Amino acid sequence: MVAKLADNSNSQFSFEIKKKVGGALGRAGVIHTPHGDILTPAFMVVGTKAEVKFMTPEDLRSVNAQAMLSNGYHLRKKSAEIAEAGGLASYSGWNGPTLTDSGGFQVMSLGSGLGKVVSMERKKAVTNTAHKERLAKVSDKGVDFIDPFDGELDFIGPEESMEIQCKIGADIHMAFDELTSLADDYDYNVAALKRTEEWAARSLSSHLMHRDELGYRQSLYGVLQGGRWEDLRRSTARVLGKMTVGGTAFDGFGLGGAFLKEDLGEILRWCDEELPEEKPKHLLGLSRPDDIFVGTEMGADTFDCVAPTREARHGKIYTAHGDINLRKFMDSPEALDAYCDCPTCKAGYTRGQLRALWKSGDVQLKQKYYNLASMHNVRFIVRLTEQIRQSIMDGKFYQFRDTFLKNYYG
RNA sequence: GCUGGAAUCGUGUAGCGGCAAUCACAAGAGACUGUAAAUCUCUCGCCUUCGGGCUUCGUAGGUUCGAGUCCUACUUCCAGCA
Repeated sequence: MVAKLADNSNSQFSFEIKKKVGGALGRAGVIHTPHGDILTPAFMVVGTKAEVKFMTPEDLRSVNAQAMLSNGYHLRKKSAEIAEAGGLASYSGWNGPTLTDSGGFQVMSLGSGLGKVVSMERKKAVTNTAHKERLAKVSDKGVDFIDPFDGELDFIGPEESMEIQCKIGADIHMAFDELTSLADDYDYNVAALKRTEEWAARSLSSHLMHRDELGYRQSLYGVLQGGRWEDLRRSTARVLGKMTVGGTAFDGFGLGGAFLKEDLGEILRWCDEELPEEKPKHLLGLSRPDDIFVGTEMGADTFDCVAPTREARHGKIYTAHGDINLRKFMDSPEALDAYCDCPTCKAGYTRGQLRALWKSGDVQLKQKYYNLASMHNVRFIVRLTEQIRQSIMDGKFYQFRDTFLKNYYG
């Protein structure tokens, strides 16, 4: 049985715009959710399986994280258990605002397996693992998945995704979508987009049936795809922006896709010029500082990304003057980042000490490194969004952006 | 002193007649963006116009078309016996 919580009808989802960036689509605002407010722009940490790797809920609070994103596909087998615990916020111990992805990303990552963002200099697709066969196969009905860990077969369509997400019970859900890869051409994107729009309508109506099951109102974002083509991006923004089922529209929008880095700003502008201004928008899966600035300028309110934690585990440490690879700092007495206010830096860890922990053969020391490095990188990106918000409130977005990017990218 | 065994990239190793020579670690370079990712790719004797060239497996000889690989001597180390 699903545990029923007290009625929280007074803690509905809503979004307020507090201040706009002059001459652009960007804004600072507040998203109110049943589990708390999110001051935007905001970075949501990624805890795919209901926990951020090597960070406790206390760690998340200590770096001032505001929200956590988890994944419907990866949590699908635990959804009943999570519902039983009262939903993702209490199940995870985070007890704050949460968002779940639909599994749409896995249509690509387990399907074509190509990289998400590629720069002009490096158009070659990026894969980390050799893919011998596709683990996700798409049809108009939905997607057949082969679980990469246990090989089990699963079918997930929009209805299944909504049922799963509503059991998991995050504050915000994503409509089930198909993320195409950069290798897919225009014709394929036309077909995939038609499917994603049909899935959006099916998501919306299925969501209506389940969204109150845990005792608080769960929200749904429609997800925009359309690759790098202006006609597709603008038309899908108009379609999803106006889409209603039984008088209910999407509560916000997810901006999705795989991008050439150079095209990102323009694509987001096409989308945001067509979408209703008063709804919040989430830029899916990006968190490099330049991407956050572009996203904010073009109207994105929230972001999520695995990069801060994954790159931390891989030895990359973010600093105001660019990222460093810890490999190069054996015995270095330097601070990670001179003026950082994260728990790791405040505790006085040096680059050399962190490198030693990272390279240690002792599993516990290694895990200590993952924790310390993850906290640092997540704090770096969270702090960036806090500073961007402040700069918007102060009317100094562009000055702050230029100064930050000059320091960061040199 | 005698009897066995061993000497190969920074380290530990594979190799038992076709070898610039295995694997691991260390080291170096790169990647990572809604997490199949505490992961992946590349380099790792010297030189290179990236075709290749050169010198290598304790030392010195020898057998062989061809030798880390077989033989002889020497050197060093380890084990056992004295």
